[in-house]
Amino acid sequence: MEWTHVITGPYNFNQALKRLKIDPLLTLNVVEETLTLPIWIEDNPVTVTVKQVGTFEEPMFHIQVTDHEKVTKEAITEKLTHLFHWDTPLAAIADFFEKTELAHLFQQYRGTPFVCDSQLYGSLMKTIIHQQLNMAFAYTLTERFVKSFGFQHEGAWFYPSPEKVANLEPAQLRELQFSQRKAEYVIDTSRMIAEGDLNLNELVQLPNEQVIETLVKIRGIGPWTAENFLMFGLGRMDLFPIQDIGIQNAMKKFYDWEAKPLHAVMLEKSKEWKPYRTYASLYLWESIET
DNA sequence: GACCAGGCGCACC
DNA sequence: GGTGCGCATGGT
Repeated sequence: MEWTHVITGPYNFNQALKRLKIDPLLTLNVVEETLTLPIWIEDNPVTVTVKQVGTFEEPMFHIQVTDHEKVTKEAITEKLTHLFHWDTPLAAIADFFEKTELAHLFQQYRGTPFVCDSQLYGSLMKTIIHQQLNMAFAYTLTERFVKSFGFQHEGAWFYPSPEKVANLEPAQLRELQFSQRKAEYVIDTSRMIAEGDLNLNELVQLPNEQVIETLVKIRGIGPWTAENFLMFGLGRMDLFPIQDIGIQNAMKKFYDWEAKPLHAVMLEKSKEWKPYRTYASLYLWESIET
């Protein structure tokens, strides 16, 4: 089935795609402005292709999915609306930042949406895998993980189930060049999910502080991972991960500082960006893309 | 070859 | 409750 979905502009789909392009697991075409995504509707893996057919000011999307008896257009549109921030008032956010020190960035990247990870469990695994590594190698490791243990469905790569990962041995991840510790974090966290000791879908209901409190109790998940999961997994709007080396470097560059900022300085500066600190984070990250 | 990457836990104090 | 260190490997 296929249909068209219209949203309120501005919306810079192309800028979002440029960012997603570094993920080797995604199928996308920046010129054609198409993206094929693995998503879950209830317990059904669904591959959906989204193509931008409108403009920056009047955005419109052509959505295509193979017919599925258990999946409705409405459910998919709702999911995509969440993932792509289609209902986020990007013009109002740009106006909000107009009176802040980041005004210049929000003019430069006006209309650029924050795009979430399309799989909740996958988002947590990806974030653990990405800890401390440079982006290129982090994506390589994640790609090996998904292509070794996940599955391909109608051209999109889906993460394996937590149950499957729970039954892996660390040695199987070491072969992919995971560190021993990272292998344990991924497997042990998956085991908690598989055994019902951690329910990611229940976290959707909780406020940020309780999600962080829950997640950081788990060995291998610290503040950076919890905050990134809140942003990329749950799509929360007001996170500013001060441990993030990318944000530290971006602030150093933006403010023309000699060295990376202290955490206290980052907290002080970010106060005026509430309640949209996720967008401040995104646009700072954008500002150091090469 | 050193040093840093979209951190974290653990061993020490 | 703070500080130092190891982790695997790629990029600079």
